[in-house]
Amino acid sequence: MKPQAPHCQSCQFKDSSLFKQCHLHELEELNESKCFNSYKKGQVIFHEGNRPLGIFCVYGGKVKVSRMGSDGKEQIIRLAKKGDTLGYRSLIDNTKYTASAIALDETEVCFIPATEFNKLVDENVKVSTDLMKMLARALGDTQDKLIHLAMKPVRERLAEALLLLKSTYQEEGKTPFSISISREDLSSIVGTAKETVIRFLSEFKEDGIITTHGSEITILNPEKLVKISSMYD
Amino acid sequence: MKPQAPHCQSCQFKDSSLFKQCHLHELEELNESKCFNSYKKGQVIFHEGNRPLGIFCVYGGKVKVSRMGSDGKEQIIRLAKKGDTLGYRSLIDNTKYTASAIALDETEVCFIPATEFNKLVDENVKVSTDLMKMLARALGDTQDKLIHLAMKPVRERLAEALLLLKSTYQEEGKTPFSISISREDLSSIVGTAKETVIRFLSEFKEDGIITTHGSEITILNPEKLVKISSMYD
DNA sequence: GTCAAAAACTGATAAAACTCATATTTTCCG
DNA sequence: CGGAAAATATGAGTTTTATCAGTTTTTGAC
Repeated sequence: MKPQAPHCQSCQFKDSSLFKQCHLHELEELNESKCFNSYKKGQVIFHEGNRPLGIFCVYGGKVKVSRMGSDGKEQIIRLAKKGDTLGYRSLIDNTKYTASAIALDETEVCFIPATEFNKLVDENVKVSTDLMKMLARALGDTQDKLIHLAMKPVRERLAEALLLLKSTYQEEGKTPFSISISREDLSSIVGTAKETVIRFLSEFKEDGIITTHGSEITILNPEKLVKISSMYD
Repeated sequence: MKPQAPHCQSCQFKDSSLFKQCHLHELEELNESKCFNSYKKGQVIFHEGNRPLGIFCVYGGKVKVSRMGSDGKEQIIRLAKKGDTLGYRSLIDNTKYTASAIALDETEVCFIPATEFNKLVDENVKVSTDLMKMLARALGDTQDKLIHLAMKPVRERLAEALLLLKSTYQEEGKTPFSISISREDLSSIVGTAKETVIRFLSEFKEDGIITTHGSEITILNPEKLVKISSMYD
């Protein structure tokens, strides 16, 4: 069964997205201009260096936004989940994408063309205000990441990354939290080498904080992760 | 002689600041609500953890925006110069300051109260659009910093930091570029230890890329710094 | 200029993290 | 279900960077 494109007016993120303050007729127009797409694990939603043609609303799945170094090393800047908006920074700044968005799972995304997006932002002050707040929040988050990368050792950053995955992707009530993620991707979040991540994960396993089955990591004791991650805060 | 508070309508940054698209009557109002202040080297303009009460427009001098770790280590997030705007992120996001702004030099700053700032943003779409672009640019810059911190070794980041200082603070035509900056501050930009910075600076000196007299660093060969900083781009 | 404090510098050593090599397990395709 | 490919896991050795201790130079007040 193919995933169906939802109508914007009945989208489950209608009241929590960037467009939560839109009028019905705006949602109607949005719906007509949008374009629904599915991506398999590993597929590229947009690519570093390309010109943005619109924004993306994640309808389902998991997305990493990351930048590739010339040595093939990747750094993940952001993790996105259903309900999140992607690619708006480049569009507003009128620059090429500085990072790529890649599906981590089977992912569904609505594309909204730049013209429609700009029109909405121009015409509805509430949308532009929300967008501004979104940018401000994203800036704060990125500054936090920068600080932590500069000041915390790998062990603490790894604990933090696991908590980020949990807070981002845990479905309500589903405890304990489990996620399937490659050690490579995890190391690209933390900003370290794959082997280093594996070593600290082993340590966390010995301490009963997590268990793993293949690439699946289950967080048994999030409180301990909080303690580790904020050891020197 | 005390520095004089400039009138907003004749401010030298009238046409390049966030308020470049304001009407005369808006500048008039801005001028009446603003508050001019001077800060000596080391003085705090706003402090991490406090609630923002407005925004700051740098009229002259140099400012570092930085965050303090519990271990006393500092990370500099941003360098500001005359014409720059400070403290807007927290105000928009409605959060406490997550970093402090500290004068690196004798610095003059105009404070604009939140009520006045919000009024302007609400009433003038051009101001809010410019503000949005400013946020988008700041987000892009911070993402760049994050990537470089994660992927480049100290030597390259130091070269980059020196180029940042040059591009930020070089007065037109004044070559070669010189700046007085403590090794401590420089290490807080790079995200490394003071001694490590000193060692690489010594190396740069041996290679004839820079010279130093006390805390004054003169960049003799910026091209070489560019090469070093982008060694693996 | 003089002197004390602060900052820059240097060296030795230690710690953290990376790389490379290799073994083991998991995944998944036929 | 079997087997190859991919990913996880572990070990050894190296590099990078941090820390600590000490010396020299610079700075700024008197």
